[in-house]
Amino acid sequence: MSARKGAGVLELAVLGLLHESPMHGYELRKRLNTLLGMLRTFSYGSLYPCLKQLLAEGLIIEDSPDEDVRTVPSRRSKIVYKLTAEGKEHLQKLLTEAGPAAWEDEGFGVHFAFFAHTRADVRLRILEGRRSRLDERLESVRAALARTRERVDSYTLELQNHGLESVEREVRWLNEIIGRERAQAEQAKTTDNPR
Amino acid sequence: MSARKGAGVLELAVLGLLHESPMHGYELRKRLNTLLGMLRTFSYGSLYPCLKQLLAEGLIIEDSPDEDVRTVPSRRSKIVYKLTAEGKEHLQKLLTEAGPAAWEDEGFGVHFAFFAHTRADVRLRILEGRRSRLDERLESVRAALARTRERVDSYTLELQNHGLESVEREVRWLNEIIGRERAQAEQAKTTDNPR
DNA sequence: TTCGTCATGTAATGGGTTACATGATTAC
DNA sequence: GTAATCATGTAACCCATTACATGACGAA
Repeated sequence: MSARKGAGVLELAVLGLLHESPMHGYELRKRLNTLLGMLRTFSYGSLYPCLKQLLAEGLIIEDSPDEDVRTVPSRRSKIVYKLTAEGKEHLQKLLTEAGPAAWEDEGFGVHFAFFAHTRADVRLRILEGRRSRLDERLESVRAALARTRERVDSYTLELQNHGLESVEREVRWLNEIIGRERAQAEQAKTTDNPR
Repeated sequence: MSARKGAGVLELAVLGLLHESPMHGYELRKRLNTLLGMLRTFSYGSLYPCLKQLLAEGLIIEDSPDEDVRTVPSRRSKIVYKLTAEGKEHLQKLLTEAGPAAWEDEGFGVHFAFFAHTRADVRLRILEGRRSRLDERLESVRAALARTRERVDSYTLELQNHGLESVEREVRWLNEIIGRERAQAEQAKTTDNPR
């Protein structure tokens, strides 16, 4: 029933970037790593096999690299990829799924990075999913911390606190964004239907 | 030449926890996951094989689980592990290595968690190693950001900024700790050699 | 007696990195 | 002409997760 298992994150990132503009692997990797900034990096060892697979699935194709008039013809070292129609469709489908894959640690960053191409309601559900995921974690860690209180040395405590504060900070960040999204949705509604 | 490749992080964490007190696997996993708080979790599927390996290497042994006087003898379902002499020695060695393994993303948290058992000079070198690692990353991401400026949509920008700020925050945290460590070292020196 | 949780383990799988191999293009 | 970097790819390995299988023990 379910389509494929494939390399979730990387797949989405590649399709998303190729949607913005066709590119070859080497360039793709750089854009990938700056796009995700501090979140993740990918090596060629995972990128090229992924491209190969997407190609085999017909989601991308080689785009003849723009054979400039005065360059020697039939030279080919760069392989520029672009999305096929099915690729675009598949990307849209991925960007519409607002499930755990979109808000768990591995996937959230990439999904967020392509929010500009994501429907407003889906954005909101992903943001809320992420927030409640983090809330859960905070609660369980706080509970564990309360049980262990005073039985850990100061370094361990410091580490746990720092971790806690990092997550709290992400939750505040999410709250800000969620607020903005809602305001925007509200405004869109009244614009659609004035008075 | 080199000893083993083994599961760096998990190995250190297990040895460290068992050093504090003997435990069985199930309990170990819970302690592990609260110790590392928001950093990481481990599943049984990695813990038990790790214990098996440490056992085979003679770094830990089964500790007869405290055969209480009035409990039925020769019952055994829990397997309590404790460090051997070689285990303690190996742990000390791990806690003295102030290399990349100690300050890269994967290892830093665990090393920090056991700082109470780490020599002051090693602590300082790890903290500084981590800090310069993060500085490098900040610089390269900022450079990439400057090159791409204005060519990314607001969501991507927001994500990159959040990531940047997270790392900057960790650097400030490190600076605080490094400051305290240095002050402490200074004080220890003057206490050793007053006037 | 049955249900939840404690407790131990393994096999299949997964997603990724490292190290390597290779060659084209550019700048000096 | 040679070094750096651009560019593509593969094979071996690594570390961990998932799903599963098993069973003891306490409480309802």
